[in-house]
Amino acid sequence: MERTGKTPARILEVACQLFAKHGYRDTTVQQICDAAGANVAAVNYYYRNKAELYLEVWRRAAAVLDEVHGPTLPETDPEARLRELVRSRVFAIFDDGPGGWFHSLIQKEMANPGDIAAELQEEFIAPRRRALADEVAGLLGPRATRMQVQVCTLNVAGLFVFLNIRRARGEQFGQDRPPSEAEIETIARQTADFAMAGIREVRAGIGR
Amino acid sequence: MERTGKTPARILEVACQLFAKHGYRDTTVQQICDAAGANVAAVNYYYRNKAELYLEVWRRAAAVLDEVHGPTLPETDPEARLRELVRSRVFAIFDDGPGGWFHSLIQKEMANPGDIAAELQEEFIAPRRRALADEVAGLLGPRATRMQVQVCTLNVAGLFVFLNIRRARGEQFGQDRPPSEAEIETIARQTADFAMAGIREVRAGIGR
DNA sequence: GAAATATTGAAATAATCATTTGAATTATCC
DNA sequence: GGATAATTCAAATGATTATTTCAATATTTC
Repeated sequence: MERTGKTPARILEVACQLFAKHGYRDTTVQQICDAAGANVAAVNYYYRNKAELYLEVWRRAAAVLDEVHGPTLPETDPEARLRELVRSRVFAIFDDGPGGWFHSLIQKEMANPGDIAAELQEEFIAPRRRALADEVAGLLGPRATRMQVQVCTLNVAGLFVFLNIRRARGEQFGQDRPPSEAEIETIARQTADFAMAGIREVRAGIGR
Repeated sequence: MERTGKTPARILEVACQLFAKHGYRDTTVQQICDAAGANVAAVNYYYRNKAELYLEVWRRAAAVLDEVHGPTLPETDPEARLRELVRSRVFAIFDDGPGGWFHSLIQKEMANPGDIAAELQEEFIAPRRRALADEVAGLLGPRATRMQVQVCTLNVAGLFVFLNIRRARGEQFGQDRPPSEAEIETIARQTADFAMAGIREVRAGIGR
């Protein structure tokens, strides 16, 4: 029975956490309202229905995303930008704090397309993919084919998926405790190394 | 109204396709029975319930998997083995034929853990992950930490995820038609290049 | 071919959830 | 402080879907 804040705010708050943790289908409005200390009818009263609440969660995710990961990519060389991009996503995945939920949300939605309306998928997810694709395209150079860019982009995007999944399951990474800040840094660097080396190799193979 | 084969076989056949295509939750026994030309009661009659049918599908998947991808890794150098592993998975992802369903099944399950009992996740998925981890560990050499091996393994496994997802959605890869055999070969090689380069880079960074 | 058994079918039941309803309560405004 | 509007609540409704039931039909066995 959380009793801080107005009811609609509490509901949205809790909905972000639960949708991110279990996905749309596996989160009931009952659970949300219980956790928010509200009556079931409140969801419909304030948000019309479950689907609209879910969209509201996405709108908040987009806002957080813009704020946290928006314009911060350094304008230096492309490699530094990609490394920073990888690093920031890895850290976001391991973020326990109040800003840590939306990466899980995105991952859940990627895996279960259809939970969210197509136009909002277009609105929220596609721009991120395009941004990544642009970075990758820049690194592959002008002679890369569209297919090469696409596959390479998918490869880079894939690097985060299992980090996210295993993180969400609370699994450890070969240890008996959650990774420390320094270890997350190591994971981030290792993943960035992996990505950059892969891209370079693909670039080297373009002529062939 | 398929009428070839016995009812339980037809049901299992259809269940493999539908579970792989839509996942456990989004496949109804009604759909399965309709597609199999059987009565709803047949699922419960032959397989006890939906969950058991799902497990049966997994048992078949494991059998197919063992048969197709089991002992065929060449005993040559580690790099060739990993390349062959990547190649065979990429081809499996693009396989339209009757053997093409189980990769989608695995992906659906990875994304929605909980559809399948934990012990069977252990039975079916973990061995594959371990096999991949062993290959990666071999390539990283004896000085790699457990965490390095794990993260690297996740990275390699991640390479397949979006290929799988976008493939499942029927999206094209920067073209206006499905990829040809030769193009799949290109995708496979590019992905293998990416993986190997990433692993080498991580290995090179171990001393640091 | 008759009895026993297995399979199929249509309809009933049960469980889970989202959504609605309308009364009860609380807050706001004049 | 009384009228009005907003909010909360418990219970009802409706929709979906897995599961059960039991009678009808087919198959096997002797």
